[in-house]
Amino acid sequence: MSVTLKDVAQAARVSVSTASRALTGTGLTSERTQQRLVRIARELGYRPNPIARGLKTGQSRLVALLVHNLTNASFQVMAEVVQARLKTLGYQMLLCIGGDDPQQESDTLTTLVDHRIDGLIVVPTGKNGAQLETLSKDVPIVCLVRRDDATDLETVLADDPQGAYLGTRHLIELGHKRIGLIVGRQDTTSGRERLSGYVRALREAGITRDDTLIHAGHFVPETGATCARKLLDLPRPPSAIFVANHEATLGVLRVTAERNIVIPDDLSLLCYEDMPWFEWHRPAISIVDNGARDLANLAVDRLLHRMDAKGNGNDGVREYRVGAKLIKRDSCRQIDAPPPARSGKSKSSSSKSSAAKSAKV
Amino acid sequence: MSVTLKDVAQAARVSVSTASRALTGTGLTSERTQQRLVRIARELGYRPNPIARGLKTGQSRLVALLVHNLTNASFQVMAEVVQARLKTLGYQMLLCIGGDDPQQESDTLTTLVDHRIDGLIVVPTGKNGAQLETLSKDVPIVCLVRRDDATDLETVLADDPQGAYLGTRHLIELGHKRIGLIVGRQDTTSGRERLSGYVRALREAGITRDDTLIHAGHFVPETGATCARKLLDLPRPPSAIFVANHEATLGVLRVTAERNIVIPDDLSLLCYEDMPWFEWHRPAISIVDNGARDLANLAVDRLLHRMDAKGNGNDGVREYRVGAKLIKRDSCRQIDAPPPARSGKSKSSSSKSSAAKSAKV
DNA sequence: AGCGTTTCTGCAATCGTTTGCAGTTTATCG
DNA sequence: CGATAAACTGCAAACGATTGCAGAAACGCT
Repeated sequence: MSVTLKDVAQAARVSVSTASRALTGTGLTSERTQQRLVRIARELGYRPNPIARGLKTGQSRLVALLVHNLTNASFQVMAEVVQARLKTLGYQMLLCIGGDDPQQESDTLTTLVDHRIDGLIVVPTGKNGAQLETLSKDVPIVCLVRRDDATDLETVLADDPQGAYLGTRHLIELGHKRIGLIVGRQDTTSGRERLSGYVRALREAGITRDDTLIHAGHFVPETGATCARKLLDLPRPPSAIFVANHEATLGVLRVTAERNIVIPDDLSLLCYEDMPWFEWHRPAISIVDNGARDLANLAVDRLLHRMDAKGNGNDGVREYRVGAKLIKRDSCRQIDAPPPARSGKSKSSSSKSSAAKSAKV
Repeated sequence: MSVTLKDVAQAARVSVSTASRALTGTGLTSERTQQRLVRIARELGYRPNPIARGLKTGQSRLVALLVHNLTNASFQVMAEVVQARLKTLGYQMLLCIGGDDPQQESDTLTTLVDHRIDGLIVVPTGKNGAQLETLSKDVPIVCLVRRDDATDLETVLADDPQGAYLGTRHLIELGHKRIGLIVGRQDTTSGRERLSGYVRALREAGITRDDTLIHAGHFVPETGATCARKLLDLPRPPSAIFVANHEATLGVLRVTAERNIVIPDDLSLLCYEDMPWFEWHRPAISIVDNGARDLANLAVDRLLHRMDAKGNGNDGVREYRVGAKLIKRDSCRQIDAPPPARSGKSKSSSSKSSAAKSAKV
């Protein structure tokens, strides 16, 4: 069907081995035959068969990325970054979706190594440490975003303690004293670390921690809604909510919408991780950016390093941190300022309607 | 490193061929040895090497999905659906991102067939018809969402004429007479078809088509912004905009926000294809749902059918259509109703603020 | 028991590459 | 020119599975 090395060799009247050496450029052939073979191969449209090559070399030119889903904007950009980087190096990306489910993760991992992937970037569930550890003997692995505590695999993490600290401090600087926190499960690194950053900022500002303001939960929008309700039903509800669990954001917004709570007038809202629409939402939503793009790039760097180093790319470093940064938009307001007059509407919405009128002609 | 068939055969004191036959279940071995081998293989933790197998059989158990990006919500759910379906059948999905760029598409296609993928679902750019046609001789291909007019490949399409018709009719029924349309490039099927559905609805309602209300452009948010400005700057701007180009939505929203245009009071907005946040946006955005999930499922069905049929899965059908449906939310208003009083604010926002007050306590 | 079937098993070739080894050519230099 | 080293080339064996073919074993039947 397709042109094989043998065809090329025959056309050039040399042996298959010579052809192989010439085309892979191992430098063991004379300049002349080398060039001749390259030319002939091109003319014939020869493309090496990665499967056959893989069988011999044990490599597949396939690198897998295993994430939880594609709904999460961070995972999207990571996937795009990883794919783009790998492509330029002649690798294909095998994108797998594990759904944050240990069983699925485990299954996927085994089929991946069956396929003799050359490398793996994984956002671990944290429940398959032993398996990961074993696999890492066969194939370079880099963990991304989450640490699997049962392993000492190289891991590229967002600086969640810092990010949560930054976000909380921002709210405190705006005058907020009661800050609700909705955070991820406490059996994940990010969940714990974001909580700790929040606590540190509070402590630093001399605000005593109030556990009724802190809610941890699963990574689904429903959690956000439930937590938001609990927070808002408090006898003394918070003046700001820090949604440090990306998936919960939609749930929180639903609840504020249901209750006709105006952001930021009635409640300041700060979220973690960007979504493309946050910028267009009204009010535009302020966030702590975890640096997804940087994380992905670094993970690829580290993986490539390990793949080159053939097993001992161990530089001693176990953990890389990518800095978070605060992006201020319009969903957090200064609390010291007098609340907007109830009757006259807030500044933004009144200007809104007048401008709208003119736009209508 | 890992357990090979030879190891199993040795352990069972049979030849490799017997072992192979027993484990692949070709039925040419005695019941007893078969079971014995299966047991031994399990004990040894034997996992067949897909690469070696692939070399011999020409199959890879890899199916590729080539989409333009992962930002588009439709592509996300398609990727998730395809991945999930394939996994249960023992295939791995190779997700590729072509960026709607013919060059990238072409490159990706060649490396994919190099890897001897068993099947391909592709959202074609429309510029590589010849190549696709050629490849389809080697590997089953199903086109998704877009048709490549240069081929007669089996194609699974959204029913765009119907979707656009439905959406436009909805706006007409609400009393809109001047309906702006922002639609995709006219060299794509969906671009043309959505335009035609819009036109049909107009004609059916006896509204004469006004070409100043129709804008076609590339699939990026900037296009949406540009088109929205042009529409709103018209001497007689439209009372509703139908954004039939998914990527343009954010741009349109930006412009309405910039100009403080209140939706739906000042302008009704109807979009094409859902995004998870449309439901939470205020106002919640009404859409025409193209049925991404169904599309993906059907594409997988057709692909599997072709893969089974080994080359002649040609049932004569070239084109499958998946129905669109209208999802009404809050971004389109009845135009016959008197516009809300300018001073007193709209119903929704006044109730909003009072409820907010009580929520604050 | 003898013969023909049927059922099972093993040998060996094959898929398309890479690569160690040995053999052959070419270059180098006295 | 001839010896020696250097550079190149080809043979053949891998890699780990599948599969056609032929031989061996088991079975049924007269």
